[in-house]
Amino acid sequence: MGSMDADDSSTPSAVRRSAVPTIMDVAERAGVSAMTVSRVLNGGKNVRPAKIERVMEAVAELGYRRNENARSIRPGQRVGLIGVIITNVLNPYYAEVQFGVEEAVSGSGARLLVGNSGEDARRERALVDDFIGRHVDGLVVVPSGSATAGLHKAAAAGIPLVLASRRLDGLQVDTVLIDDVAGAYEGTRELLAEGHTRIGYIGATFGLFTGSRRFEGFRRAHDEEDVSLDPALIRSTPSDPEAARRGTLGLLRLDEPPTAIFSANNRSTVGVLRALMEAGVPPEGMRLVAFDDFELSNMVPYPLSVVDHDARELGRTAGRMLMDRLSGGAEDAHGPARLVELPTRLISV
Amino acid sequence: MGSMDADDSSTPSAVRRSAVPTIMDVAERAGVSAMTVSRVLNGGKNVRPAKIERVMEAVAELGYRRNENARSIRPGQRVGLIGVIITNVLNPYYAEVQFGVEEAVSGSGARLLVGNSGEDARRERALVDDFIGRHVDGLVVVPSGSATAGLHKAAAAGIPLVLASRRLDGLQVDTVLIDDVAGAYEGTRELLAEGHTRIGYIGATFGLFTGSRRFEGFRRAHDEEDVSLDPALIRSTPSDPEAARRGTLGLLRLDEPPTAIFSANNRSTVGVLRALMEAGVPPEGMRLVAFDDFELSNMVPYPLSVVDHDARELGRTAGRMLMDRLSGGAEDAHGPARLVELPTRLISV
DNA sequence: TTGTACGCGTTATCAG
DNA sequence: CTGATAACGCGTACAA
Repeated sequence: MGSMDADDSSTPSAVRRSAVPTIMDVAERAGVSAMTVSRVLNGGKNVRPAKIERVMEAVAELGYRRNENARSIRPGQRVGLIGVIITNVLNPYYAEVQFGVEEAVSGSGARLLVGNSGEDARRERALVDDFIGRHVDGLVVVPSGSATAGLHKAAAAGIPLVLASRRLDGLQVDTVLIDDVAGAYEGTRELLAEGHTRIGYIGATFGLFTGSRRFEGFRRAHDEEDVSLDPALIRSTPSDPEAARRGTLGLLRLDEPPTAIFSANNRSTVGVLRALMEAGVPPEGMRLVAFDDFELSNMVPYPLSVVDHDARELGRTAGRMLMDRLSGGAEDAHGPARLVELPTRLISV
Repeated sequence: MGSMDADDSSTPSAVRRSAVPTIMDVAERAGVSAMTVSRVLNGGKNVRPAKIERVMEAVAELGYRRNENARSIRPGQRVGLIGVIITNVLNPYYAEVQFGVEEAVSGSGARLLVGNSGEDARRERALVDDFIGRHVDGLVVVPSGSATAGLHKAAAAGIPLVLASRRLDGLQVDTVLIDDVAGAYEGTRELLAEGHTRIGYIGATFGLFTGSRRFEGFRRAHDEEDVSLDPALIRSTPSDPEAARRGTLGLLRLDEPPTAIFSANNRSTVGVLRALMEAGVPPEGMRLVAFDDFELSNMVPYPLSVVDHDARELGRTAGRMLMDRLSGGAEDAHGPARLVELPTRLISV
């Protein structure tokens, strides 16, 4: 516990070597007041050029850096921190989102505080709480599951909040989505147009926001073509490769297996492909449509169409919406919630 | 379900003052001093149980959260922030590293401040500077290029620093590496054992730390088998798919093309595969060894061995080394730099 | 143009 | 066991 360094206890501000330099150290070295140093650091307005020079020298010599934390406790000051809560950075989709947010906000010097919720509402809440405690300027969240108390509190606390990829009922905040419904609809329609009537579905069908939306597009396309959905072909699986793999194997074991499979997300697609390889399904034996593009998708030995979209742009948009709230005056900051839906693009075989 | 309870029926202070509650607000509401509240929040040692109760109630009612920034300006207090600087989170390898660090440090409540340097030393330095200004408790950095002044300053400022994936000459700090040399050596040896004597190399051969190490393993295996390296087969390319693709096409156009290709990292591998598909090389037309495993590697239509390793464990180890420095007494914190090299595992065809 | 006084939210110290 | 006091590093308001 008491592992204090060898340090004199009450030295006002006389000589403190090993510690990080403060604004006072710079002031003393430059022969000015702390206030003048502060002014220089904030643009040097109304400071004599000669003193600016002296201050800058002292800053360089001491390697002084403003203490952002001390700075942020003053009223009206921003921390320059954006909290980003994604479900799992190991999923390339969310890595793209994180990167996009950083692209959007780093221009104004803001940094990212990142946390993975792992689809766990409890962990998400802990992260939100923690981020609020660090007084982040704003939050970009891919909400896990349904509306959490944590997010409500954040919104109530007046912290600008942008939801990415998923919307939450009962939480009126800026939201950026992929147009899941239209994307799934188009992909499914292509299969139907080719004459497929028994199309397997692998992925979430409810619960998960994007899953239910994508299933909705899948269903709508069937409805429109008057093709009935065979429940045996719908494998409602969690978004992980293993579940998708098992679901796909189940489909292949059916008396009347599907002639095509719609995979609802990039995790499912990995599982679908593993199952097909494992079962030795020949290239002409299965037609595929996958939501979410992935590297090497053109290496897949089956005829594959991809519902592509720009996850990075999703993150960028979320970041921009946040910066809008922050830069705008107090009026803008409390404007009505906006909803942006980014388009998908069908990349056919 | 349809929770419209976002209003202020339960939080009267939210109506009067939209500002976040402070420790004083809690103190007043609980009828105690700010000091007692602070004590309760830090473990409740030496506080009468009845008061603990009252304080906790007030905290809950007000939705109070300690201001971590204000807290951190007190001497001897940790911020609970670990700065992580990777080159590019879009590369799954670094996403794994980031995730691993989070796994290792989140147990003690620390959060991640993340920045992508994009292999740009200037940007890396800006991030380091910024993170130091935020008084992070420690840094995990995948250094881009050679030793930057920023990192030296961080080390000098006494901020625990762990390098991940790459070492830096002249910077004696804790470092975690993949055993690149041994991994590349083993992979190459497998090819040589199969009788391949003309093996193409795609990836960095110098400059990039991991690249030069992997090339070293590649070279060493050749030396040992007395197989000479044909310079025409060595394509020193930056670590991106496009460069690797062009390099591979160049190899294929040779009068005497290689019978096998060693790809030095996951980015290169993508380019190699694209080139092979594009050039219509048949499955039996090329033998491959790829450093870094990737999803769907078993879907590759060419005989492929993979030099696998655990990037997540790399991140975890880096995070743990950092926590060691932080938790250890002042003696431990200044102990000699440690070097850990994680093993690779050859996954053969 | 420059400096002084004060307060931001929290906690160590020390007196009671 | 509890609370008053004084910092921590910085920036606003005001004074000079």
